[in-house]
Amino acid sequence: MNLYVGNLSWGVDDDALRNFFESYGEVTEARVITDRESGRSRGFGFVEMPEEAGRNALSQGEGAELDGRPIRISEARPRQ
DNA sequence: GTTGAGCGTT
Repeated sequence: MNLYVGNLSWGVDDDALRNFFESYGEVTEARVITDRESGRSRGFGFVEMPEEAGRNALSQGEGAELDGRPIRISEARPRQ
């Protein structure tokens, strides 16, 4: 299951994102989208995980706090 | 040393 994660703090990176979602199950891939030039976080990311873990994260992680911010979680739209 | 809705470099 592929998840969109928004409202991230600027300080959250791939590892922080992975760590957070691992509390809901196995994380296949966790990636914070960064600006190509500046390298700074764009404040959102994507997390890939098994089906059940994903449903878990969706229901329990939505609105949960990460680095002081309530994150948004929804199923990712297919990438073009 | 800045920002605040959004759907991504393979």
